[in-house]
Amino acid sequence: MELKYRALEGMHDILPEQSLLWQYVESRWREHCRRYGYGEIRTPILESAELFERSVGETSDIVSKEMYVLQRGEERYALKPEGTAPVVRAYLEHGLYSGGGVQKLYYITPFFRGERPQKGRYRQAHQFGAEIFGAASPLADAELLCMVMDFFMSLGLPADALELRLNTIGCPECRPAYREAVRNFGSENFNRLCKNCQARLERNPLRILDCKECFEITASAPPIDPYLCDDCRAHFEGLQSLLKALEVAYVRDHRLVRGLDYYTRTTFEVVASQGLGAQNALCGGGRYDGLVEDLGGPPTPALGVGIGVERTLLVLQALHAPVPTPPPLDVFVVAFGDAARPVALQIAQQLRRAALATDLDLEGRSPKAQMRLANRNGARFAVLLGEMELAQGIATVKDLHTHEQHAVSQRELSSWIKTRL
RNA sequence: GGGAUCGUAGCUCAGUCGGUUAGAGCGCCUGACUGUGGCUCAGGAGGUCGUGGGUUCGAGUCCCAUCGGUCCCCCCA
Repeated sequence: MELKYRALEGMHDILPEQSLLWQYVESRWREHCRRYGYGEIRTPILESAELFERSVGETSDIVSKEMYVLQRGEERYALKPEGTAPVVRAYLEHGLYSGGGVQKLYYITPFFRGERPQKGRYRQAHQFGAEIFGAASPLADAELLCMVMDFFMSLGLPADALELRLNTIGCPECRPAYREAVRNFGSENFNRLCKNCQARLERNPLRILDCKECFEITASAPPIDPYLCDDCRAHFEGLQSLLKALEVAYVRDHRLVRGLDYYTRTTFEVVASQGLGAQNALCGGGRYDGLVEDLGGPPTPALGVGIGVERTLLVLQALHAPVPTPPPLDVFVVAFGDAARPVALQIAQQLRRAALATDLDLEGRSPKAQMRLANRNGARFAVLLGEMELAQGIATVKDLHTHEQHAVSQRELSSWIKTRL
């Protein structure tokens, strides 16, 4: 069969079998966030394109070459390419800062980036996100990292399959000096850098640090530590001692500078050793203390994380983590003869209202075919209705495990079955 | 945006140096007491071999283009 229409490149349908997995990790995420005091936020898929240009950065790859932009009249909209900016926008729009104190928001959202798809990278992907507003203390960073690592653990991912990478990139006060130091380093080694990085040296010199091609050269690049201002140093040291106290394992990664413009101080990633191929970052995030103000709000320290749902699923499968199996049907109602079909539907409705997972044939199939369906769907009981049962107001209930059959009054069907499930 | 690789039934794949009606397994449908499943057996449906050109007496097999999938670079979840 030639397909006239198919899903767009890099976009995928999620079929029932996979949906089960999605629902599982989603419910885990929701429960997890609840335990940590988060409330859910849902923001539109479409936002003003400018929101992302201002926050993620016009020169970032995400905005400059991957964002889906729609033009309608004078307005320019963008399919959200990441989750944080819309949440910050909503935080401001609804004055969530006005209550004072800390706001914790979590979300589950699709996002869109027009990249060439590969393993773990799609044009529509999904993200579990969590953002904390109004907390400047490293306590917040530590709690967020705990929450993330605990989340992966709760999915049955062994600690040795994951690695938390941590860094600080300073703040607008101390980063310029470090930026200059890296730029100088780059200039001294200009001819050895790849073309990409030679260009980066002007706009965003820190990005040469996480270039894979220039990995060997930048190994000797200056670390940020001596350049950190007192506050940034204290923050980072505070975070590290908290992580030690909490027994959260991490590795310091001097190169972790990340590609979104809004980050300050803490940056982190969790990478997986198996299942992901080249795109091995399961999640990424950090602090963005300047973003709320940049978008027109009051100065508000903030931080957050985005977890790739597809990537999480890939790792779960690669590591054979325990996942739910399709729930079996409780009951399949079988009609012998056309006269019994309407009754079969009535009885199915009665059972469904009693919270029993019930199905029946809708095609007018033979009794044998109906029994096959019952079996294939994993039903525990078959409720058989024929002339004899109709005449007596009963049903024959067959236990598909033991093959035993009982005559049960139609009125008492659901309670009879429930006590035997 | 650049590159590699693949594209035969719903799924997983076979198809020999180009040769006649394109196969298997799984799945699906029907039947083997005209009111009863799982196993077994017997039948059956389902493919313009991604698409379009070309070479040839003849193309699923060779060539070109095109469209998709997968993976890699880039970048990131």
